[in-house]
Amino acid sequence: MTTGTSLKLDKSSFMPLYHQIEQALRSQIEGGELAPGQAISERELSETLKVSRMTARQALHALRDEGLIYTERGRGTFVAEPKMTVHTRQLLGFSEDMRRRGLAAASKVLSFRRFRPEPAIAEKLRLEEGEEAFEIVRLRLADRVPMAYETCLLPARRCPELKRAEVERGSLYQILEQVYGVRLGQADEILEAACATAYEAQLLSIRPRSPVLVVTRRVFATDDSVIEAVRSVYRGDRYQATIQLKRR
Amino acid sequence: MTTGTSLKLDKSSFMPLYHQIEQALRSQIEGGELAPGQAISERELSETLKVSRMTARQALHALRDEGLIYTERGRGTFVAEPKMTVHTRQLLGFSEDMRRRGLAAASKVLSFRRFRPEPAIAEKLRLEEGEEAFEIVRLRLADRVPMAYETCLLPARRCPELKRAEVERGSLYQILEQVYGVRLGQADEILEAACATAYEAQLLSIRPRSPVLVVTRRVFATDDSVIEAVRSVYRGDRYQATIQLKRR
DNA sequence: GTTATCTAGTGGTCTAGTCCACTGGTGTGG
DNA sequence: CCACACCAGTGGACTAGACCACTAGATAAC
Repeated sequence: MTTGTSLKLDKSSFMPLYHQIEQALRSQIEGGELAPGQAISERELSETLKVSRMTARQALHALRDEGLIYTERGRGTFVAEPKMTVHTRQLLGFSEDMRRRGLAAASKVLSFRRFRPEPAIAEKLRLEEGEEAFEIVRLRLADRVPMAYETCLLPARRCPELKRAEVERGSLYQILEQVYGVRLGQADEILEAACATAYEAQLLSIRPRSPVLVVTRRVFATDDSVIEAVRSVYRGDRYQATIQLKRR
Repeated sequence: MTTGTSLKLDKSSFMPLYHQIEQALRSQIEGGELAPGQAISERELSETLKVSRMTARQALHALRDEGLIYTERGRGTFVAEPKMTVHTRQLLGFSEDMRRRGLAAASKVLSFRRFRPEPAIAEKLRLEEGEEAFEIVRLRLADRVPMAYETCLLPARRCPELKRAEVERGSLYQILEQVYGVRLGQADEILEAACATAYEAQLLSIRPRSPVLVVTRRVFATDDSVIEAVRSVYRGDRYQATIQLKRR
């Protein structure tokens, strides 16, 4: 194993060591410098890089969780055969999702409003009595072709000054993070198959009753507060969701 | 925080300490003894249970990865509000998936054969020249109603004596694990929306061209070998997939 | 030639810390 | 009253091991 010899760590960097190792190994694997089946020993990595074994291990476990490597007790750690991990579903905005698929993303804001929501929505967003929310309806395009129709709800308290122009200009998640200091944590999604309504079909340029993948998502901040509830209707002929399953 | 006081560890058990802690905390959270917002400090857990902080931490991180708790640097670790984690997609057989949804699973084997597959399938299963595979076609029922139509392919080398009667009697994953010593590792899935063909619709007791959720899965062992490739067609009106997204 | 035993190397689990960045509450000074 | 400094407590990152279970290859015995 010659991994460590071409791997440089910057111990003064703000980026944690395990993260640097993880990123470097990921690059080597994706760039083909580390081939499937090749061994990456915790102990050797630790010795070569002059880090503790636990630090090396933390990096390797992150890669294992992505499916890039696999570990076998008593045998070692090895680079896995390529899989569909590049598209594995993550908490990404639409633009980034498309970028990873090699598609050019664009969006059209169909409507934007701030309003006092009905109880069901208020509960979904965990709003207090009298709190307001934003509703943003968008048509999502990829390579200039409609891809999804999306209705997004946000608690107004988390982004009180949100403007339609901002949303039209850039990624909502970036605005939340960079302008409003929101820390995105995780999200839950439900995926189901349905038939496009006439309205959805028209927007998506598909025939009425075409199959669509309906994705209902709720996004949480690192403090467990609800940041967003969104319903996306993706064209069945253009969109697939890829996920990775663990055994437990 | 009174978590540790009602939590017993068996240090002579074969089950690792961190796993025992994880399980006990999960029970307490799911049983309501630990309420949303309640704090669970690494240091206090470590002191109370007389384990190292890293051990306590490992348990807490597992729960965090499931979304049961959330951690905030400088503030602490807290029980999260309930989410849809109970149904979060995992590498489970059909029976277990249905059990978790509170449904009674059953299956009908429609066909069972051992055969020499064409190149595309051989490649998908990573078969050597001349190797054989099993093909199992099943109708999956939940509470006696059709739920999914499934075509499963397996490398014969991993379960050479597999019999139709075995598959009819029990879970394939259990057979692989308990009879053939296979260690299931992880799986990749693609989920997409489609319209049921006439044949599928008939089997599933739905109208032709009804929406179906098509799930294409490839299962890997812990040594990264392909164990199974399976295509499942789920009724769109009865089946949803729930997943959890991480930020990265 | 086959089987059993030994050994070196592996990952898994765990200990016992240390130091750093962050948070929120409290106290002090303007 | 407000702003700033301090402090105690938090999780995050990291060190430097130790011991255990498992694997595969080499060696010895039959």
